[in-house]
Amino acid sequence: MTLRDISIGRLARDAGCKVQTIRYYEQIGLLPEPPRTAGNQRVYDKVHVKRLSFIRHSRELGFSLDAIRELLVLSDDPDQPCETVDRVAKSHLSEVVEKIARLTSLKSELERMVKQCKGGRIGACRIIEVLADHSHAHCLTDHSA
Amino acid sequence: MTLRDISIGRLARDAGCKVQTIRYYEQIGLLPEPPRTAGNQRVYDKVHVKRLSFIRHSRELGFSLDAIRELLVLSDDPDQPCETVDRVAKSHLSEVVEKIARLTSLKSELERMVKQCKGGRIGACRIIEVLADHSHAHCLTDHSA
DNA sequence: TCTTGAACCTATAGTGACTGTAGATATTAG
DNA sequence: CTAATATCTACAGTCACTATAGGTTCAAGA
Ligand SMILES: [Zn+2]
Ligand SMILES: [Zn+2]
Ligand SMILES: [Zn+2]
Ligand SMILES: [Zn+2]
Repeated sequence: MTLRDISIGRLARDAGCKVQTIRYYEQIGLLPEPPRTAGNQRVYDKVHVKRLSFIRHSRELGFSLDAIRELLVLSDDPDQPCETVDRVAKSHLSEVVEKIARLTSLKSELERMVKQCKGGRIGACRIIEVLADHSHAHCLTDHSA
Repeated sequence: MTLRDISIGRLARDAGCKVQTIRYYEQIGLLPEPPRTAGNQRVYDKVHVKRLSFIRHSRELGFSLDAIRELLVLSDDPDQPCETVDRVAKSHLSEVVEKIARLTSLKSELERMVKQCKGGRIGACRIIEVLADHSHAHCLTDHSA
Protein backbone atom coordinates (compact mmCIF):
# COMPACT_ATOMS: atom_id res chain seq x y z
CA MET A 1 0.00 0.00 0.00
CA THR A 2 1.95 3.01 -1.17
CA LEU A 3 0.81 6.61 -1.22
CA ARG A 4 -0.21 6.41 -4.88
CA ASP A 5 -2.60 3.55 -4.38
CA ILE A 6 -6.17 4.51 -5.11
CA SER A 7 -9.20 2.96 -3.44
CA ILE A 8 -12.39 2.28 -5.37
CA GLY A 9 -14.19 5.04 -3.50
CA ARG A 10 -11.55 7.60 -4.35
CA LEU A 11 -11.55 6.49 -7.98
CA ALA A 12 -15.34 6.83 -8.09
CA ARG A 13 -15.23 10.35 -6.64
CA ASP A 14 -12.56 11.40 -9.12
CA ALA A 15 -14.38 9.91 -12.09
CA GLY A 16 -17.78 11.19 -11.02
CA CYS A 17 -19.47 7.82 -10.92
CA LYS A 18 -20.66 5.30 -8.34
CA VAL A 19 -18.52 2.58 -6.82
CA GLN A 20 -20.91 -0.01 -8.22
CA THR A 21 -20.45 1.37 -11.69
CA ILE A 22 -16.72 0.68 -11.50
CA ARG A 23 -17.32 -2.87 -10.31
CA TYR A 24 -19.83 -3.25 -13.13
CA TYR A 25 -17.29 -2.11 -15.72
CA GLU A 26 -14.83 -4.65 -14.32
CA GLN A 27 -17.46 -7.37 -14.46
CA ILE A 28 -18.21 -6.78 -18.14
CA GLY A 29 -14.51 -6.61 -18.96
CA LEU A 30 -14.28 -2.90 -19.70
CA LEU A 31 -11.87 -2.24 -16.83
CA PRO A 32 -9.10 -4.73 -16.01
CA GLU A 33 -9.19 -6.52 -12.65
CA PRO A 34 -6.98 -4.49 -10.33
CA PRO A 35 -4.70 -6.03 -7.70
CA ARG A 36 -6.10 -6.42 -4.19
CA THR A 37 -4.94 -5.67 -0.66
CA ALA A 38 -4.36 -8.48 1.84
CA GLY A 39 -7.96 -7.85 2.91
CA ASN A 40 -9.26 -8.35 -0.66
CA GLN A 41 -9.97 -4.70 -1.46
CA ARG A 42 -9.29 -3.32 -4.94
CA VAL A 43 -6.24 -1.11 -5.45
CA TYR A 44 -6.05 1.11 -8.52
CA ASP A 45 -3.30 3.17 -10.13
CA LYS A 46 -2.96 5.85 -12.80
CA VAL A 47 -3.56 3.45 -15.65
CA HIS A 48 -6.98 2.61 -14.28
CA VAL A 49 -7.75 6.27 -13.73
CA LYS A 50 -6.95 7.01 -17.36
CA ARG A 51 -9.04 4.16 -18.67
CA LEU A 52 -12.03 5.01 -16.51
CA SER A 53 -11.78 8.66 -17.54
CA PHE A 54 -11.92 7.63 -21.17
CA ILE A 55 -14.99 5.50 -20.50
CA ARG A 56 -16.82 8.17 -18.50
CA HIS A 57 -16.09 10.94 -20.96
CA SER A 58 -17.28 8.76 -23.83
CA ARG A 59 -20.44 7.90 -21.91
CA GLU A 60 -21.09 11.60 -21.29
CA LEU A 61 -20.92 12.05 -25.05
CA GLY A 62 -23.51 9.29 -25.42
CA PHE A 63 -21.38 6.44 -26.81
CA SER A 64 -22.64 2.96 -25.95
CA LEU A 65 -20.47 0.66 -23.88
CA ASP A 66 -19.98 -1.52 -26.97
CA ALA A 67 -18.74 1.46 -28.97
CA ILE A 68 -16.48 2.42 -26.07
CA ARG A 69 -15.10 -1.10 -25.92
CA GLU A 70 -14.17 -0.77 -29.59
CA LEU A 71 -12.65 2.69 -29.09
CA LEU A 72 -10.57 1.42 -26.16
CA VAL A 73 -9.12 -1.42 -28.20
CA LEU A 74 -8.29 1.05 -30.96
CA SER A 75 -6.74 3.60 -28.62
CA ASP A 76 -4.42 0.86 -27.36
CA ASP A 77 -3.01 0.56 -30.89
CA PRO A 78 -1.70 4.05 -31.75
CA ASP A 79 -0.02 3.08 -35.03
CA GLN A 80 -3.20 1.92 -36.72
CA PRO A 81 -5.01 4.33 -39.05
CA CYS A 82 -7.92 6.06 -37.34
CA GLU A 83 -10.58 5.18 -39.91
CA THR A 84 -12.49 2.93 -37.56
CA VAL A 85 -12.45 5.57 -34.82
CA ASP A 86 -13.91 7.97 -37.31
CA ARG A 87 -16.55 5.48 -38.38
CA VAL A 88 -17.64 4.83 -34.78
CA ALA A 89 -17.88 8.55 -34.02
CA LYS A 90 -19.76 9.36 -37.22
CA SER A 91 -22.19 6.54 -36.72
CA HIS A 92 -22.91 7.75 -33.20
CA LEU A 93 -23.35 11.27 -34.51
CA SER A 94 -25.89 10.16 -37.08
CA GLU A 95 -27.83 8.30 -34.41
CA VAL A 96 -27.95 11.51 -32.37
CA VAL A 97 -29.14 13.46 -35.41
CA GLU A 98 -31.88 10.92 -36.01
CA LYS A 99 -33.01 11.03 -32.40
CA ILE A 100 -33.22 14.81 -32.53
CA ALA A 101 -35.35 14.63 -35.66
CA ARG A 102 -37.76 12.16 -34.09
CA LEU A 103 -38.04 14.16 -30.88
CA THR A 104 -38.54 17.41 -32.76
CA SER A 105 -41.50 16.06 -34.68
CA LEU A 106 -42.85 14.64 -31.41
CA LYS A 107 -42.50 18.08 -29.90
CA SER A 108 -44.62 19.82 -32.54
CA GLU A 109 -47.23 17.10 -32.22
CA LEU A 110 -47.39 17.48 -28.44
CA GLU A 111 -47.44 21.27 -28.61
CA ARG A 112 -50.33 21.13 -31.04
CA MET A 113 -52.23 18.76 -28.76
CA VAL A 114 -51.63 20.82 -25.64
CA LYS A 115 -52.67 24.02 -27.39
CA GLN A 116 -55.99 22.51 -28.44
CA CYS A 117 -57.02 21.66 -24.89
CA LYS A 118 -59.41 24.34 -23.74
CA GLY A 119 -59.56 23.14 -20.14
CA GLY A 120 -63.07 21.70 -20.01
CA ARG A 121 -64.22 18.21 -19.09
CA ILE A 122 -62.25 15.12 -20.00
CA GLY A 123 -65.10 13.96 -22.24
CA ALA A 124 -64.44 16.94 -24.48
CA CYS A 125 -60.66 17.12 -24.11
CA ARG A 126 -58.80 17.22 -27.37
CA ILE A 127 -55.74 15.58 -25.86
CA ILE A 128 -57.67 12.46 -24.97
CA GLU A 129 -59.41 12.61 -28.30
CA VAL A 130 -56.18 12.68 -30.26
CA LEU A 131 -54.66 9.86 -28.22
CA ALA A 132 -57.77 7.75 -28.68
CA ASP A 133 -57.74 8.24 -32.44
CA HIS A 134 -55.54 5.56 -33.89
CA SER A 135 -56.30 6.64 -37.46
CA HIS A 136 -53.94 9.57 -36.79
CA ALA A 137 -56.42 11.86 -38.47
CA HIS A 138 -55.57 14.59 -35.97
CA CYS A 139 -51.85 14.12 -36.36
CA LEU A 140 -49.31 16.13 -38.27
CA THR A 141 -46.60 13.56 -38.79
CA ASP A 142 -46.35 9.82 -39.17
CA HIS A 143 -44.93 8.88 -35.78
CA SER A 144 -46.24 5.34 -36.26
CA ALA A 145 -43.48 4.56 -38.76
CA MET B 1 -66.78 -17.75 -31.02
CA THR B 2 -68.73 -15.28 -33.10
CA LEU B 3 -67.57 -13.51 -36.23
CA ARG B 4 -66.56 -10.42 -34.29
CA ASP B 5 -64.20 -12.22 -31.96
CA ILE B 6 -60.64 -11.09 -32.36
CA SER B 7 -57.61 -13.29 -31.81
CA ILE B 8 -54.47 -11.93 -30.22
CA GLY B 9 -52.60 -12.19 -33.52
CA ARG B 10 -55.23 -10.21 -35.36
CA LEU B 11 -55.26 -7.58 -32.60
CA ALA B 12 -51.49 -7.31 -32.80
CA ARG B 13 -51.54 -6.85 -36.57
CA ASP B 14 -54.23 -4.18 -36.29
CA ALA B 15 -52.44 -2.33 -33.51
CA GLY B 16 -49.02 -2.62 -35.12
CA CYS B 17 -47.36 -4.38 -32.22
CA LYS B 18 -46.19 -7.86 -31.28
CA VAL B 19 -48.36 -10.50 -29.69
CA GLN B 20 -45.99 -10.56 -26.70
CA THR B 21 -46.47 -6.86 -26.20
CA ILE B 22 -50.20 -7.37 -25.74
CA ARG B 23 -49.63 -10.16 -23.23
CA TYR B 24 -47.14 -7.88 -21.49
CA TYR B 25 -49.71 -5.06 -21.22
CA GLU B 26 -52.16 -7.54 -19.74
CA GLN B 27 -49.56 -8.76 -17.27
CA ILE B 28 -48.83 -5.27 -15.96
CA GLY B 29 -52.52 -4.48 -15.74
CA LEU B 30 -52.74 -2.01 -18.60
CA LEU B 31 -55.11 -4.18 -20.63
CA PRO B 32 -57.90 -6.14 -18.90
CA GLU B 33 -57.80 -9.93 -19.01
CA PRO B 34 -59.97 -10.96 -21.95
CA PRO B 35 -62.24 -14.01 -21.95
CA ARG B 36 -60.82 -17.26 -23.35
CA THR B 37 -61.92 -19.95 -25.75
CA ALA B 38 -62.50 -23.51 -24.57
CA GLY B 39 -58.90 -24.10 -25.59
CA ASN B 40 -57.64 -21.25 -23.39
CA GLN B 41 -56.90 -18.75 -26.13
CA ARG B 42 -57.59 -15.06 -25.59
CA VAL B 43 -60.63 -13.53 -27.31
CA TYR B 44 -60.81 -9.76 -27.72
CA ASP B 45 -63.56 -7.38 -28.75
CA LYS B 46 -63.91 -3.73 -29.79
CA VAL B 47 -63.36 -2.42 -26.27
CA HIS B 48 -59.94 -4.03 -26.18
CA VAL B 49 -59.12 -2.70 -29.63
CA LYS B 50 -59.95 0.81 -28.48
CA ARG B 51 -57.90 0.55 -25.32
CA LEU B 52 -54.89 -0.90 -27.08
CA SER B 53 -55.12 1.79 -29.75
CA PHE B 54 -55.01 4.43 -27.06
CA ILE B 55 -51.96 2.82 -25.51
CA ARG B 56 -50.08 2.40 -28.79
CA HIS B 57 -50.83 5.91 -30.00
CA SER B 58 -49.67 7.32 -26.68
CA ARG B 59 -46.50 5.23 -26.83
CA GLU B 60 -45.83 6.52 -30.35
CA LEU B 61 -46.02 10.00 -28.90
CA GLY B 62 -43.48 8.99 -26.29
CA PHE B 63 -45.63 8.77 -23.16
CA SER B 64 -44.39 6.32 -20.53
CA LEU B 65 -46.56 3.39 -19.56
CA ASP B 66 -47.07 5.00 -16.15
CA ALA B 67 -48.30 8.20 -17.77
CA ILE B 68 -50.53 6.15 -20.05
CA ARG B 69 -51.95 4.27 -17.08
CA GLU B 70 -52.90 7.63 -15.58
CA LEU B 71 -54.39 8.90 -18.85
CA LEU B 72 -56.46 5.73 -19.21
CA VAL B 73 -57.94 6.11 -15.75
CA LEU B 74 -58.78 9.72 -16.56
CA SER B 75 -60.30 8.94 -19.94
CA ASP B 76 -62.64 6.49 -18.20
CA ASP B 77 -64.06 9.41 -16.22
CA PRO B 78 -65.34 11.89 -18.83
CA ASP B 79 -67.04 14.25 -16.39
CA GLN B 80 -63.88 15.17 -14.52
CA PRO B 81 -62.08 18.38 -15.47
CA CYS B 82 -59.14 17.75 -17.78
CA GLU B 83 -56.52 19.56 -15.72
CA THR B 84 -54.61 16.40 -14.90
CA VAL B 85 -54.60 15.32 -18.54
CA ASP B 86 -53.15 18.69 -19.39
CA ARG B 87 -50.50 18.38 -16.67
CA VAL B 88 -49.41 14.92 -17.87
CA ALA B 89 -49.12 16.09 -21.46
CA LYS B 90 -47.26 19.27 -20.59
CA SER B 91 -44.86 17.45 -18.34
CA HIS B 92 -44.10 14.99 -21.13
CA LEU B 93 -43.63 17.85 -23.54
CA SER B 94 -41.12 19.52 -21.28
CA GLU B 95 -39.17 16.25 -20.98
CA VAL B 96 -39.04 16.05 -24.76
CA VAL B 97 -37.82 19.65 -24.95
CA GLU B 98 -35.09 18.90 -22.42
CA LYS B 99 -33.98 15.80 -24.29
CA ILE B 100 -33.74 17.76 -27.52
CA ALA B 101 -31.57 20.36 -25.79
CA ARG B 102 -29.18 17.74 -24.41
CA LEU B 103 -28.93 15.93 -27.72
CA THR B 104 -28.37 19.15 -29.62
CA SER B 105 -25.40 20.09 -27.48
CA LEU B 106 -24.09 16.56 -27.86
CA LYS B 107 -24.46 16.93 -31.59
CA SER B 108 -22.30 20.06 -31.82
CA GLU B 109 -19.69 18.40 -29.61
CA LEU B 110 -19.58 15.32 -31.81
CA GLU B 111 -19.52 17.33 -35.02
CA ARG B 112 -16.60 19.32 -33.72
CA MET B 113 -14.72 16.16 -32.79
CA VAL B 114 -15.35 14.47 -36.11
CA LYS B 115 -14.31 17.57 -38.04
CA GLN B 116 -10.97 17.71 -36.23
CA CYS B 117 -9.97 14.18 -37.26
CA LYS B 118 -7.58 14.47 -40.16
CA GLY B 119 -7.45 10.76 -40.90
CA GLY B 120 -3.97 9.89 -39.72
CA ARG B 121 -2.83 7.36 -37.15
CA ILE B 122 -4.78 6.67 -33.97
CA GLY B 123 -1.91 8.02 -31.88
CA ALA B 124 -2.56 11.44 -33.39
CA CYS B 125 -6.35 11.22 -33.71
CA ARG B 126 -8.17 14.15 -32.19
CA ILE B 127 -11.25 12.06 -31.48
CA ILE B 128 -9.32 9.72 -29.21
CA GLU B 129 -7.54 12.70 -27.71
CA VAL B 130 -10.77 14.46 -26.78
CA LEU B 131 -12.29 11.32 -25.32
CA ALA B 132 -9.17 10.64 -23.27
CA ASP B 133 -9.17 14.15 -21.84
CA HIS B 134 -11.36 14.13 -18.80
CA SER B 135 -10.57 17.74 -17.97
CA HIS B 136 -12.92 18.63 -20.85
CA ALA B 137 -10.41 21.19 -22.04
CA HIS B 138 -11.29 20.36 -25.64
CA CYS B 139 -15.00 20.48 -25.02
CA LEU B 140 -17.53 23.18 -25.81
CA THR B 141 -20.21 22.39 -23.27
CA ASP B 142 -20.46 20.90 -19.83
CA HIS B 143 -21.93 17.51 -20.68
CA SER B 144 -20.61 16.16 -17.36
CA ALA B 145 -23.32 18.01 -15.42
C1' DT C 1 -5.13 -1.73 22.51
C1' DC C 2 -9.83 -1.31 21.73
C1' DT C 3 -13.72 0.53 19.55
C1' DT C 4 -16.43 2.77 16.45
C1' DG C 5 -17.87 4.06 12.01
C1' DA C 6 -16.88 4.46 7.31
C1' DA C 7 -15.61 2.08 3.42
C1' DC C 8 -15.32 -2.09 1.27
C1' DC C 9 -16.68 -7.03 -0.20
C1' DT C 10 -20.03 -10.49 -2.85
C1' DA C 11 -24.31 -11.71 -4.63
C1' DT C 12 -28.65 -10.69 -6.17
C1' DA C 13 -32.71 -8.13 -7.76
C1' DG C 14 -34.78 -4.15 -9.92
C1' DT C 15 -35.36 -0.41 -13.57
C1' DG C 16 -38.46 0.39 -18.62
C1' DA C 17 -40.59 -1.44 -22.27
C1' DC C 18 -40.39 -4.68 -24.42
C1' DT C 19 -38.22 -9.00 -27.32
C1' DG C 20 -36.84 -13.72 -27.87
C1' DT C 21 -36.90 -18.51 -26.84
C1' DA C 22 -38.44 -23.36 -25.61
C1' DG C 23 -41.62 -26.67 -25.38
C1' DA C 24 -46.37 -27.75 -25.20
C1' DT C 25 -51.24 -27.23 -26.96
C1' DA C 26 -54.97 -25.36 -30.20
C1' DT C 27 -56.81 -24.16 -34.39
C1' DT C 28 -57.40 -24.08 -39.35
C1' DA C 29 -56.95 -25.39 -44.29
C1' DG C 30 -56.50 -28.78 -47.51
C1' DC D 1 -56.31 -36.83 -41.04
C1' DT D 2 -52.45 -34.23 -41.37
C1' DA D 3 -49.55 -30.46 -41.63
C1' DA D 4 -48.83 -25.75 -40.99
C1' DT D 5 -49.76 -21.97 -38.36
C1' DA D 6 -51.16 -19.74 -34.14
C1' DT D 7 -51.39 -19.68 -29.46
C1' DC D 8 -50.24 -20.97 -24.62
C1' DT D 9 -46.98 -20.45 -20.26
C1' DA D 10 -42.79 -19.40 -18.25
C1' DC D 11 -38.56 -17.55 -18.29
C1' DA D 12 -34.17 -15.24 -19.94
C1' DG D 13 -32.15 -11.29 -22.25
C1' DT D 14 -31.70 -6.29 -23.59
C1' DC D 15 -28.92 -1.53 -21.74
C1' DA D 16 -26.39 0.76 -18.32
C1' DC D 17 -26.56 1.03 -14.42
C1' DT D 18 -28.69 1.37 -9.27
C1' DA D 19 -30.12 -0.49 -4.91
C1' DT D 20 -30.16 -3.65 -1.27
C1' DA D 21 -28.67 -7.17 2.24
C1' DG D 22 -25.48 -9.13 4.98
C1' DG D 23 -20.96 -9.59 5.85
C1' DT D 24 -15.63 -7.99 6.29
C1' DT D 25 -11.78 -4.63 6.42
C1' DC D 26 -9.72 -0.44 7.43
C1' DA D 27 -8.39 4.05 9.71
C1' DA D 28 -8.75 7.13 13.42
C1' DG D 29 -9.63 8.49 18.03
C1' DA D 30 -9.80 7.36 23.19
ZN1 LIG E 1 -58.22 19.07 -22.11
ZN1 LIG F 1 -50.85 10.02 -34.47
ZN1 LIG G 1 -8.79 10.46 -36.39
ZN1 LIG H 1 -15.97 16.83 -22.38
